[in-house]
Amino acid sequence: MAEYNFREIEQKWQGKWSAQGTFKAEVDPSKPKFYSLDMFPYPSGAGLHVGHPLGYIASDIVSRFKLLKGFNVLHPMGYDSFGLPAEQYAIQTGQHPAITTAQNIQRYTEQLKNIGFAFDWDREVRTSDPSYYKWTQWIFMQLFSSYYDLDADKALPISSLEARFEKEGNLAIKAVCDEGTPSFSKEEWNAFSETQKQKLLLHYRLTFLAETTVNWCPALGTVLSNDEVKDGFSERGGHPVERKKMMQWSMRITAYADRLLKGLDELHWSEPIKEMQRNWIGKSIGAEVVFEVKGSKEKIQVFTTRVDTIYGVTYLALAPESELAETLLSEEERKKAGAYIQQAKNRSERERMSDVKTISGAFTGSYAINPFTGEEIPIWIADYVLAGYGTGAVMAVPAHDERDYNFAKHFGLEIRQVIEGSMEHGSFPGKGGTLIHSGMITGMKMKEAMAKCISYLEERGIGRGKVQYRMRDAIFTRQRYWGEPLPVYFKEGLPYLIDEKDLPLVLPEVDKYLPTEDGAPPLGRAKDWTYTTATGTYPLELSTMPGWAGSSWYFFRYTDPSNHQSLAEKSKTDYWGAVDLYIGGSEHATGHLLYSRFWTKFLYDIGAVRIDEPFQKMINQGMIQGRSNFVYRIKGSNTFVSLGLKDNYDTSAMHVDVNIVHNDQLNLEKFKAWRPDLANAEFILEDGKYYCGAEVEKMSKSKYNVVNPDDIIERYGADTLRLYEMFLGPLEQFKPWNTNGIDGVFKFLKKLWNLFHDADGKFKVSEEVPSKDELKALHKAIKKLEEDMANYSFNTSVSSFMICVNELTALGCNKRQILEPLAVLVSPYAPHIAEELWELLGHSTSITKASFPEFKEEYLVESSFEYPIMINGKLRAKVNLSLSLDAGAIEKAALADAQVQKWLEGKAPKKVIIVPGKIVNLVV
RNA sequence: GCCGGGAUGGUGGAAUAGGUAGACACGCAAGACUUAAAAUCUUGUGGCCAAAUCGGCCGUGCGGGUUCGAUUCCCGCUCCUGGUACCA
Repeated sequence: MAEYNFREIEQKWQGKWSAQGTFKAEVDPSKPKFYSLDMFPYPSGAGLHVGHPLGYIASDIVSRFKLLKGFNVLHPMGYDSFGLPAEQYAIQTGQHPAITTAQNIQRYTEQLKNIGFAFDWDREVRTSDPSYYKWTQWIFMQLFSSYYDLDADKALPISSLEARFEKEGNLAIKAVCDEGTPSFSKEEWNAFSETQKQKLLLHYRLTFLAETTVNWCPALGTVLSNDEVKDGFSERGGHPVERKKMMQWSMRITAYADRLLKGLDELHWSEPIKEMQRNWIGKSIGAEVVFEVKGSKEKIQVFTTRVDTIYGVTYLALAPESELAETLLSEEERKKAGAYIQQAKNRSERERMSDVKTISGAFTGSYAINPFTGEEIPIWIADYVLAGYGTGAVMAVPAHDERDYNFAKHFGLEIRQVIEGSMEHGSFPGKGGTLIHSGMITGMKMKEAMAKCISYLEERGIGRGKVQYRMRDAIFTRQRYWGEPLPVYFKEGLPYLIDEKDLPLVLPEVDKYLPTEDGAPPLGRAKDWTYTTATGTYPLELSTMPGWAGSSWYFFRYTDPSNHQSLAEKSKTDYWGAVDLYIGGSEHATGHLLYSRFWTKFLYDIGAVRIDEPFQKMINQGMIQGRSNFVYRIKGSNTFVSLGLKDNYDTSAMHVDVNIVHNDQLNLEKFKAWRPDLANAEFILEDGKYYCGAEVEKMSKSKYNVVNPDDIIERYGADTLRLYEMFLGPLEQFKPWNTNGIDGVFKFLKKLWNLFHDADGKFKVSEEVPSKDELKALHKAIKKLEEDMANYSFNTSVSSFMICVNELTALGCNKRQILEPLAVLVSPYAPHIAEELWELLGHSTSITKASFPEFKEEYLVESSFEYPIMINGKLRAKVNLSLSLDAGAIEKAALADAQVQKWLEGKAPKKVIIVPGKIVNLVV
C-alpha cells in the first residue's frame, strides 16, 4: 500500500472490530469500570448531520483512552424511538410509525458505524421496543404502588400506608399528598368503601390521576409538560399552547424536590446547568399566614418569604381564578369585579405573559384582618397573582415589593414603609435593613424578625414556617399514539394496575393515528382495548406516556439490555454504577436530566438500583450551527457576481448549497449542474474565482447549509472527520460548521502515515535507539494529551499531535521506539489509521488492547533557557542561559547583553525582577 | 428585569497559581516541481510607520484601576448569546 488509503483502511477495521467483538463489554470485577454515555438520539427522518456526532466523538475518544489506561469500558448507543415526528408522518401518510422508525434507525446505525465508534452494539436499546417498554411500564407500576414518606424521607409501598390508615387514620402521618387531602380517623377509614379508599390513595400515590391545569396543544392534539413549552408555543413544531383543566396522570416529582436540589451539590456538572435546575425547582423558604375575613367565616391563606414585613401589609391580593375571590365579592362590587374576573380568566396564558406591564385588578369589597395588628385591610383581585403558585393569594407590602408597589400606586392604595431606608426610588426589598413601625419586631433585622413572626403564628395556630417549590408535578400522559401504553384499566371510574405478568402491554393497532370522533385519544380507535380480570372486562387507559418516560432510565438498561426478569440484573447495575461521563446538549437541563434523576432516586428507594444519582460527570457540547453560503445574482439576469464585486451591481443574494463550495470558492461546474435554471449561468469573477458570501444560521435544509457526515467521510475518511470535529474548537462552545480548515487535519494524517513509510511508499521503520530530540517530541505530546484529557480539551490535543508529527518529520524519525507509542497516542482520535499502522508494526492484536505510553519527565528536562529580557515591561532582548544559574548570575548575564546595554543607556536599573526559568524585567 | 456564558489576526482558535500574545490549522502571497492544472514541498504572513535594513509605535470589545509586568485580577460600561420571567 503506497499511499494513505483511508477508504480501504477504515472499512477493514470497522469490519474487524465488529467480527472480533472488540468493544464487547462484560462485567469484570478485576478491572476498574468506566461508564461513558452519550444522550441517545431520536432517529429523525433527516438522518444524522455533522452536529450530532460531535459529542459522540468526544466520548469515544475518552472511552478509547480509558481502554488504553486499563479500564473496563461500557460505551453503548441506542435510540429514543418514541416521539412526535414519526407520528405526525404517520398521520400524513398512513404509514405505521414503527416502520418509519425502524427505517430511520437503520440509517442512523449505518451512519454511526461509518464513523468508527467503539460502541458495544450488542447493547443497543430502543425505547419503542416492547421488551424495553415492558420495564418502563413496570417502573410506572412501582410508582403507582408507592407514596413518599416524609419521616423516612423516601418512597415506601402504598400497602404499608394502607396498613397504617387501618391502625391510625391519616392524622399523624407525614407523607407527601395533594393539597386539600381530607383527614380521617382509623374508624372512618375502615368504614370507607373500596372506591372511597382508592380515591383517597390517589392523593398519595407517586403517580396519580387528577384534574390539573395543563398545557393543551390543539394542533398536536395533546398536553405538553412545562419543559416542552417555550414562550407559549410547543417546542416541537411551534404550535400555540393553551391552558386547560383536564383529567391527567401526573408524577409526584415534587416529593423529591429537596433531594433533587441537594443532590446537585455533589455532581460534577457545569455550574450553569446546576443553576438552571435550582431555578426550575425554585425553593423558597417562608411562611404561611392565615388572615380572617371581616364578617365572614372564610379565611385567606397566603404564602410569603417576607413575614418580617407583615406590619407593612396594606392589602391582600387574590388570583382571579381563585374560588375565594368570587365568594368574597360584596354586593356593591359584584358587578364590576365579577366582570373583571371573567375577563382575566379568559385571557390566554400567552396574553398574560406577553403583557406584564398592564396593571389590572378589582376590589372585592371585603376586608381581611391583619393577625398581628388587628387592622382591617382591603382584599383585591389581581392579575399578577398566579393561581398555581403557593396559595394563590399574597399579602401585599407595597413599600418593599416592586409588583405590590406598582399595583398600589396604580389603584391609590396605601404604601407603608417598615424597613429603614429611602423610598425615593420606589419600593426596596431592604433585606439588610432594620425594621421600623413594626410592633414587637421593631428594631430587629430580617432574619430575627422572621423567626419571631413564625413562632408567633405557630403559637396561635394561624400560620407556620413553610417551604415552597416552584416546580410542579409533571404531567405524565399524552393524547397520542406513538408512546408507551399505561398499564392501567378502569373499574367504576377508578384506575387499577394490570397484573405484572401481563406486561408488556403492547401498543394496539389502529386504523388512523388521529383522535376519535368524540375527541378521545387515538387508542380509542383500537378494537378490544380492554383488560379482563376475574371480575370482568374493563377499559384500558387511552393516553400514552410522554417522550421522557423511556429516556429516564435507559442508562440502567444498557448494563443488561436483554433481561426478561428485571429491568437489569442487580449485579450488573451495581458493577457499572453511575455514568462516569455523560455528554449531551444543555437543552435537556430541566427535562430529561431532572426526570432521570427523579426516577433514579425512586428506583434507589425501592431497592432496584444502588445509586441515587445517575450522571456523575457531565459535559454539554455546544450546538453546531450552520454556515450558509451565498451567491449574488444581478437582478433580472442569470449572471452571478463574486462577493468582492457585488456592490458594483444591483444584486440579490441567494443561498447556495455549501457542498459545492470549498473554502468559500464556488465550484462553477457543480453550480451549473445544481439546478436546471442555472445551466447557462454566467459569472463575473475575481482573479478567475467566484467567492461566496457566508453567514451563520441554523442548520436547515431550506438554507442549503446541511453537511452530512457521510459526504465528509466519502471525501476525507472518518478519521479526518473525527479529528476535524475536535479541532474545530472547545467542545462546549457553540460554533458554526465550516469545512474551511479540514484540509489541515487530512494533511496531518498523511504526514503521520508518511513517517512510517519511505519515499517510495514502502513501510519502513528502524530499530535504532531514538535521539534526545525525538524522545522529547514524543513525550511532550504524551504529557499534553494526558493534561488535555483531564480537562476534556480535545482541540488542543489535535494541535499537539500536529506539532509532534511536524517535529518528527523534520528530524526524519522513523524509529519504532518513537512511532509505536505515537500510534497508540493518536488511536483514540484516529482509530482506523492507528490500527493499520499498529498492524504494520507487526502486532496481531488490536491497538485498543495496548497500553497508553508512560510519560517520562526526564526527556523534557532542559539545561538552558532563552530568557526574555524586558525593560519597563517590554520585550527588548533574549539571552540564552543555563538553568542552573541563580538570580545574581542571571542578572549579571542579562546586564552584559549588548541590546540591554543599549536600552539602559549606561544607567543602572532602578529595580530588577528575576523569575528563574521564566523572565527578567529591568525597570529604568 | 433577573441568573449564566462569551468578545483575541482575513478565518477557526492557542496561551490564565499574572511572566515572550497570536501555538496549531485554514486562507492569502511568493517560489520550487509540472507542457499545464491538481497534489506536494519551501518561505513569508496582527496593524501602522520605516521601507530589501537596523528598527520603532500600536495591539486581546470599550473606559478606568492594582502591579516591575494584565488576554489573565478589581471597578464601571457596550455588544452578542443561553436560560428564566408577575413565583409573593
